[in-house]
Amino acid sequence: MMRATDDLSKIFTALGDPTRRALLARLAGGEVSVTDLAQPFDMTMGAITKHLAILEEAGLVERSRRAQFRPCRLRSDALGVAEAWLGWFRRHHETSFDRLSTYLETLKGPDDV
Amino acid sequence: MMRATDDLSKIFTALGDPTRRALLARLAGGEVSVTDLAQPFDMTMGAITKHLAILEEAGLVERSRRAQFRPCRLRSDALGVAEAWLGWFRRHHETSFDRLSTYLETLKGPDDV
DNA sequence: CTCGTATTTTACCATAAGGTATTATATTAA
DNA sequence: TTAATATAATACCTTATGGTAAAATACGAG
Repeated sequence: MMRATDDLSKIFTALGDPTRRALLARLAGGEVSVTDLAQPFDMTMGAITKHLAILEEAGLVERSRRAQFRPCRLRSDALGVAEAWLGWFRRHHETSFDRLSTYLETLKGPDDV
Repeated sequence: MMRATDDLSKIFTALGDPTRRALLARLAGGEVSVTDLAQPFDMTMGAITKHLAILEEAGLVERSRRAQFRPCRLRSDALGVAEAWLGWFRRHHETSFDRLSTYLETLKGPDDV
């Protein structure tokens, strides 16, 4: 129907699959070829390629070429975007919470509940 | 094909939609009824109900009953799980990065590269 | 050029997601 | 009891996802 999918949505959606998170974890150790990445998983190379495409589209992974290999490496800045949103949200939430506390304090004032 | 979807996947997937993030942001301000939540969006109530179901299934939202309303409120602990994963990942990554730095230091030793 | 290895592409399938519109169910109000 | 409002459930549509299997491409080595 629609798919304008913004960056943040792409990032969170990419993180929403255990295989992809495992791939990322593997990549945290440094550059890895697609075959090596695929090796621990019980699925086709095609499936891994697709997962990598989603990670790449989300900016979480980038690929270069070295001979017949296309080594993948992590791009942690996209992860930073996700963290930043969660951080912003937490602050947002805590602020609201503070506002609520303040409000409740107000209610405790002079003579009302 | 299969949907064993673990908690973390549910949480990240739930966060991977802008409408749902907007709903959460709205809920950061406190309890809101479904109708009030839906009001700013150009979509059916049915659609909002579905989004809420996904948020609830991910543990990001919980609903109570008050008269004919079913007010929604945020459950921030699920968000904490997402933050925790990202934090763990960052540490994991930085550790690897440190290992890499150490390795590069080693190479700078006595007489190589 | 040919072979082998690495990776992508292309159908294809089943299911989930994001929607709509419509119907049903609760619960308050009159 | 009836009407009105708030929400959920159902049936349905379209597109995306996670997979597979098999064919196509890319590149290095003989």
